[in-house]
Amino acid sequence: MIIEIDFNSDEALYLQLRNQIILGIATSRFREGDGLPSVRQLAEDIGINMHTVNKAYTVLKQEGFVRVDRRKGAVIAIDRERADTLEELKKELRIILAKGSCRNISKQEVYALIDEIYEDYGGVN
Amino acid sequence: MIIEIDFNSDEALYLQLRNQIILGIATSRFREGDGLPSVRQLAEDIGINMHTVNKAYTVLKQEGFVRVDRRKGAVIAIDRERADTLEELKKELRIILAKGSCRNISKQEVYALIDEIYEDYGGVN
DNA sequence: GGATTGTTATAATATTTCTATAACATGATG
DNA sequence: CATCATGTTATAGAAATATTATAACAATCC
Repeated sequence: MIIEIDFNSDEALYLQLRNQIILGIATSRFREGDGLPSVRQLAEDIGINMHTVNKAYTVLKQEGFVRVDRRKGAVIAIDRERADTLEELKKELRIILAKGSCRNISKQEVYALIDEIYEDYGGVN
Repeated sequence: MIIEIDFNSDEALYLQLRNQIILGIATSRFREGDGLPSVRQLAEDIGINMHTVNKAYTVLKQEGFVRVDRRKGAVIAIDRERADTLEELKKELRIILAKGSCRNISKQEVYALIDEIYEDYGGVN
């Protein structure tokens, strides 16, 4: 389990955890059906509280990235048919691209970034 | 001043404020040299505390979007030569694109979003 | 001089985040 | 059946962050 937590970051631990796992799914380090470590196990590995991990898993469940069943724990299960995905993505892009645009980041530079990032996502999409 | 604050959002008020202003700059509703409302004025308009607005302005100053001088208040002044802009942008893109990628958003769909967004940014970049 | 500006200080409250224990029902394992 | 590990839930507290409330200050504009 390669999960990096930055205790000096201003980002909440449970969000860092969530993000790492989503990144892990996108980069195929986690695949549909894979089981995540138990909340207690992962908490111990990282050195944080069980509930913090649980919160991350709960968010991932609500966002449709994992299914959690008794005994098996959290299992990667991606809900690929989300209605608001595109609109949500656009909303998030709008603000972070605004920052770039103010600093003269061109559309082509953004394209290049997208390409680099999607390469890590392996697929040919 | 067209600033929309969502009091039901889970996003901090001062961050919503910051984002709206950055968006305003990107979409040319605010231009280099324009003055922002005084902290007291804007606070009253929105119905929040002066310090919350002040915090937003302080963040904008630190991020290089405004200059603040005595008496004039906050003035749009964009530092376009930021070293870490691209790397920072990539880091932010990585996670939100991961979310999209997991839900089968193709690179072409992302391109299309970028195009739509950059159109609002007016320029030909 | 008076009004308005950002700035600073101090404090109180509310919310969020993280931790700490503990108990529970469930299901796998032996 | 007994044991053990699982997520879940409850409760509580600590710590950090966000928001509000007053108040005062120096600078600057009119």
